Amino acid sequence: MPVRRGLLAGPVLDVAPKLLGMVLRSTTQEGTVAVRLTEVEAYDGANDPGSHAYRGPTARTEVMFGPPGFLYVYFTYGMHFCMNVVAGPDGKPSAVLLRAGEVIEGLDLARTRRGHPTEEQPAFNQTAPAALEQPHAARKETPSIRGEAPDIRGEAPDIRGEVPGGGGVPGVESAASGVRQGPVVKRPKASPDRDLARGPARLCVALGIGRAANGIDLLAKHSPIQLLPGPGYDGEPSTGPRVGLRDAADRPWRFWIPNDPTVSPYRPHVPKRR
DNA sequence: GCATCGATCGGCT
DNA sequence: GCCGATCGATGCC
Repeated sequence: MPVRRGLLAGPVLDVAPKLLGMVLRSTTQEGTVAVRLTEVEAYDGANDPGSHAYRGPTARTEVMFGPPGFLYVYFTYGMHFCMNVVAGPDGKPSAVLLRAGEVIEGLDLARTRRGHPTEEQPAFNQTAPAALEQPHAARKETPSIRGEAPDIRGEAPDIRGEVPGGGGVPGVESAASGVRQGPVVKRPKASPDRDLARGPARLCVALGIGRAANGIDLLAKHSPIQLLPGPGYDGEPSTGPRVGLRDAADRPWRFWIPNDPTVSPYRPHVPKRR
């Protein structure tokens, strides 16, 4: 059973650390992947210059202005998705960015999505990197949050949305088909399982989450993405500044499980150069 | 391990 | 037009 909505309705600085040790489980046509959350950041809406909601609602951020327990997914850097759990009472646009987790279910699928080689599917024989959501996918109007189940519609229940061009990549067999005689066949370096969901965009890839997941209710019984109590975390979380923020960079609103290897490294904001 | 850099495009000023 | 709640590759220590 998903967690109770009331658990997420409090002040975001209280809610964020509570998410540590909880489990996020995502099911698509491809299968199920679940992670135990190890690192999060709090974003306090109108009081927080670092929040996307700071300047008031827009089409992109409207989910955050609704009730807690819904998913806010955004696209950034022209290629990555990140996700937040909406927190606080209805109307207050606070949210918790999910930054990292440990894959505890669906390890093989997570590896495939992240471009890892496996026994059955060597990396050099893969189709497009686990079919990340394509930015060019036809826009769908933002789901109206309350009530209706967002977006997924009659389409394939793949949370990521369509992949234009559809199928495999031509010419992939070349590398694999070669008569391999030499002792060593070079393959892309597989990052360790530790890195599968280490970082907010990697976490989205591992769970197969893209634009179509925006506005999903994580607490609904039949939701394809659910927030579950999991083992929780009893200890005292570590805290520190949030990663990569220009504004409000000093607020120590990042929370993580101490010494957990899946927690992402801290990086300060770096101004673009030209 | 750490620093730097390019990719790539949507959202907002 | 600017720039990001990022990542992976590369080069160096």
